[in-house]
Amino acid sequence: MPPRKTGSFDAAAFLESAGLGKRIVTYASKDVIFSQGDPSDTVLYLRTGRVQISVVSRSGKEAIVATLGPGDFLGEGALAGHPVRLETARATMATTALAVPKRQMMHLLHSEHTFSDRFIAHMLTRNARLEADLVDQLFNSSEKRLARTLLLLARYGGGAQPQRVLPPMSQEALAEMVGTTRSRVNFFLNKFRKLGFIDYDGDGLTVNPSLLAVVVHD
Amino acid sequence: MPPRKTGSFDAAAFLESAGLGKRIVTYASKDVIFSQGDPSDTVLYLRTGRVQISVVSRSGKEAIVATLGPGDFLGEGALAGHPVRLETARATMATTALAVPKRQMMHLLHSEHTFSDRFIAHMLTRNARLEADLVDQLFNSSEKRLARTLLLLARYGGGAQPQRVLPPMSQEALAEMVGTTRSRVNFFLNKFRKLGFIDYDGDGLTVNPSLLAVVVHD
DNA sequence: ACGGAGCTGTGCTGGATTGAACAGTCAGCG
DNA sequence: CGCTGACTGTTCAATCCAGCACAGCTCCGT
Repeated sequence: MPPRKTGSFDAAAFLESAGLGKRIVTYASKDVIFSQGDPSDTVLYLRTGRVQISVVSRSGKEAIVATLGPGDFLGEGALAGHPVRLETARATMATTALAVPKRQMMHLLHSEHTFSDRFIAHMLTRNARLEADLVDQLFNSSEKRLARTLLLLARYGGGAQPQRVLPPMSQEALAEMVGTTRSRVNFFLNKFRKLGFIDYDGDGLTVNPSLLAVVVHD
Repeated sequence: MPPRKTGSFDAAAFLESAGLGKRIVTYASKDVIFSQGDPSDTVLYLRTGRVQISVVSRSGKEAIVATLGPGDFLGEGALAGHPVRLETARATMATTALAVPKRQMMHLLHSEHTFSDRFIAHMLTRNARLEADLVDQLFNSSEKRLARTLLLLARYGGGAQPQRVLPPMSQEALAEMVGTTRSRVNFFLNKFRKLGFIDYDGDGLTVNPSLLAVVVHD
């Protein structure tokens, strides 16, 4: 099966050794990598940092549809022939990536098996997550969705560690991930705190996974 | 760029010529292809027919998360290492497919460029659709979501034809696609009919795309 | 110290949605 | 014919939620 994100293949080193060193791009926290509507002709391969993918509706509402980290690709839509970006990508911390033009990307997918394995693994993971998010949205109330989002965020950096502190993230941003309003997020956040499911002081947020999981599973 | 679904490459013929003729599987309408929880070790490549992918929640609610047709793959989760199916796949009409074991699938992705191009194109398309569905769910009311679903269904078989009749599909099934209840679907369906956006008699449903589009776009 | 920007804590209201119930229609069938 | 099952048409009370408004708090730069 294709290697997972944590596999030993260093695609960045590979791409650089292939003479692509100049296409490294760097972004500071909050920089916009590309915006909805920009021309779409490169795929980015994330090396370090973190990136949020969001979509804005005609009515101006914004939704965060993904958070990506090292080893992920973004802007894959270019490969499908989308002439413009359908989403906006923003770095949420200092980030470096490799920009691979569409043509070259297609060539690499053919010629480098480990590279295409990684790309396919990325697509499969992203797919599974999108589907899970959609199902969550279809089935659950915003209270449960918030609980699930918190659990996923806590797991993100963690690995084995069950308890985890979150990167600073405003209630507004949480609302955009969960698909609800800030006042709702605030309400449930306080409710969870009162119940001892989370701990939550100023600039950080600690989750008690086993307790929060109860909220999610009915 | 990778060929689209409508490309000229006939992957079915290719797979058969590669000595895989015996792995053709056929299903009658309403047959279950695989169920949530089944062991997951093959990927299916759809040749003819149509398949619905659904997920059931702990509380017994069911959601239809995709409708696939010829040229699509299903059960890709096996490639990502999921030991069991996360979804249920049901044929909605007579359907034939090729069952490719995971190991062989990985081999083909390496050795056959046109084949891997098709697979990647499928994943990109599926991804874009999932993301669009998620955004739709996040932004829009169930009335707009129903309108959008009807438009997509009408476009499905159509191609150039703007007006289109739907395959028989119960209000219950529509509710599972839209993510709401049957009574809501019934309510809006009648509303659309009264307004002349759809025509709708017993065993078929005709959509007026330009009028319905007004509902979707505010 | 002052003012402002960006967050969080709260409460309220009206509209949107769910969930369940019940009657009516139609087709297939013994 | 009379029944059963699978749908659709309709209604209604209980809830959920979005949208707003407003106050308090903290970190900034001036």
